[in-house]
Amino acid sequence: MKIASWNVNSLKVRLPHLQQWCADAAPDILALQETKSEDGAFPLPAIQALGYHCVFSGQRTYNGVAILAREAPTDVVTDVAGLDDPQRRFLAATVGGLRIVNLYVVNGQSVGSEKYAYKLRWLDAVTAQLREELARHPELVVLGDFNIAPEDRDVHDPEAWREQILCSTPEREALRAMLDLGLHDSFRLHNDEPGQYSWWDYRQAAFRRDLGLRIDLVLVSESLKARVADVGIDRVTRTWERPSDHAPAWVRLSDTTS
DNA sequence: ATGGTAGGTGCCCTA
Repeated sequence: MKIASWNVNSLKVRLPHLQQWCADAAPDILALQETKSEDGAFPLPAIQALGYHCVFSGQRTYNGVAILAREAPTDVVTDVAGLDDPQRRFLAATVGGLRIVNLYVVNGQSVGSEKYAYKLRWLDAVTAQLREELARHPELVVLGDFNIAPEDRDVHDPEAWREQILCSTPEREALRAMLDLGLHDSFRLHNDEPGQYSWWDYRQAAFRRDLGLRIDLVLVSESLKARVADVGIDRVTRTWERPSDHAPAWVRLSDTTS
């Protein structure tokens, strides 16, 4: 069971990349962020042609999330309780006994801005909702573009990024509060190395110089932790023509033995 | 050095 997250930065532009990566990597479940596609314009036939069921929650121009899965997703939730929020950043569904929550966390622009305050409010509300999800579904996967680098080893230049957006202490504490529900950053269960990035800015030739951050995460609940057999970030997609600025992050779960 | 590039939109906004 391979589960992946990828911020595609426009599904319309990145459809060929999605087709290629799905052929290469064969994920069973794939969470997409920044589809930038209204639901009425979602390219469902192209997704189905890849062999996936799909649920999605989108809007014009910004945001937008989707879950692709070999099995049909059920019990879909698109809204965060307690937030009257038109921004389409949250999508939960059950797939073959696993509860999947796809997050496109608010970027926050800069520390202290109004968007930053919204980011922290949004994370608070989502964490409260995840507490409920976890109570109902012990086998929980929370994945997506978190727009937070968990630790300094996830940042190419920690001093330059110190207390900057994506790295500030309040953001990291908000992520910690989410992990404290009983979730684990699956990548760090199998890889202790620094320099393992999932996002490189389009500007300043950041990818060529490997000026990246690891902000795309796959969190697994306690009851799934022992099944995490392998993890990875497929940075090769960032070398492709007209790439997303994010690479897919994935986890492979061993089969249940019952 | 407060830039740069990319996507979607429409004469800027967000990342």
